[in-house]
Amino acid sequence: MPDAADLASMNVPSRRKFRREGEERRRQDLIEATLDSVAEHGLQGATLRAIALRAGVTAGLIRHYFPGKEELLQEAYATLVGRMTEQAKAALVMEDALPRQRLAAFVTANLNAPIIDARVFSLWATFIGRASADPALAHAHREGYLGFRNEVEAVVAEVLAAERRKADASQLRHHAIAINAIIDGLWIEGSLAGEMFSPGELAAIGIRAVEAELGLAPEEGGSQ
Amino acid sequence: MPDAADLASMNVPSRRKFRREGEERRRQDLIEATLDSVAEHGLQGATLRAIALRAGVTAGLIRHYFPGKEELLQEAYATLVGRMTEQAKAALVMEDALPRQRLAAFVTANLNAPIIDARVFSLWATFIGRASADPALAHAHREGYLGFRNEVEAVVAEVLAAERRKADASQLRHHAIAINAIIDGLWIEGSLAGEMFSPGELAAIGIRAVEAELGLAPEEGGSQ
DNA sequence: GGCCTTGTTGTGCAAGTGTATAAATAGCCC
DNA sequence: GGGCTATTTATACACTTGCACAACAAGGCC
Repeated sequence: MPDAADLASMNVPSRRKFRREGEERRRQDLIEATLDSVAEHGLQGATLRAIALRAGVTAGLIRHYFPGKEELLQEAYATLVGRMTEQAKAALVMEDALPRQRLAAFVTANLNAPIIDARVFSLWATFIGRASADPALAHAHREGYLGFRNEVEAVVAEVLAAERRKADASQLRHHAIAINAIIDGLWIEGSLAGEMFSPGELAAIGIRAVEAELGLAPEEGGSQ
Repeated sequence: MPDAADLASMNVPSRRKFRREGEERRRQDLIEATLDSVAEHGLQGATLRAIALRAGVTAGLIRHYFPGKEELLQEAYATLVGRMTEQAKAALVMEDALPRQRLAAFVTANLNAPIIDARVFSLWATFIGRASADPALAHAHREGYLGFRNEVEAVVAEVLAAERRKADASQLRHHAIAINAIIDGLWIEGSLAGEMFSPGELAAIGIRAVEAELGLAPEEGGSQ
């Protein structure tokens, strides 16, 4: 009968050691590993085994937390969307600032790290590419988009009010759509080719474009 | 020895009939089938068998025209990019028009069908999502992007010259970046949720935003 | 310390993947 | 019409995939 030394020298298949983690922690880790896998290798490369490897567990465990791969991907996407919108809106909670300054801060926040980020963009594009075929994805996107646009519209209304300019609902909506487009477009450019722009350049371009859209007079002494 | 009738009644495996197509035609069909498959089921769903089925051939044939799946996908992406940039620039070939009209026509063309299209957007997003991990994709995108931006910059220069406004290279570049962002952002919104906008609405928003960016006085009598 | 729950591992499986290659046949040339 | 060629089919193969399930052990509880 082989003893311990024999077992070791014979390379007998030995079961891997593991730790039991809290449920919430494991789920988070698995979702994060999923997002990493998707960002790095796309939806096709995000296999259960690859995800498990990243999360430091074996593939079988995933089924203990998620009914199937699809549900894992959906939860991962929901997490991503939630994180993005949360960060984007966070820049608006400057209570004691002029509307115009809040708007500028909002644009600046959305055109710098961590919102401008190749990994996040890759994830966004990968998932949104399935939106036209997947109603659940399309709906999740629209919710986020309209929420974002409403935030923009609210700030725009404040800015125009502070300038004593009147704007009806239609004009307000058009401004919000245009400003949203400016931010989205610059976000894409920055995420895809950040090194083509100097630091702060995109934010400066964005602020100027947004203020032009609203017909605000250029800042005094605003060089560069 | 079984005769023809026996063969038919016995359900003997019979080889499928086929036609020999010209090489270029087959390659085009395979690429189109690839784009359809990717748009409908994503990169993961675009299997060689699914592509071949769409193209009306069997999977083995693909290897006769492409070294492997990767090359097929690359050629498909190149085809897509080529088609997109070609259509986008086509609106600029109005020789006998005022610069400002050419710019407006350019914006309008880029914010209506067939450029605003859910299938094209899905393809763009799916492929671009891999750009940060795939240098070939990233390069192809940057080429297309810079080409597009240069076109924009040239028109902007004409418009400003016609208005007797002087702009240095840096300002020109910033205008081009901003205008490109406006068009991209509205293109995304329209492609993802076209029915949220009335016909021509996106183009109108785009033209106004672009002209505001350039500091052009609003058109006389330009209602809505 | 021993037990019990359940988080975790490891293995197995059927379906599907890209690729390789042999066999068939469509269509041109004479 | 009869070959010749290379387009096309069909089959095989090694590998991967998501999922199922049995065995195991980590760690709380008494």
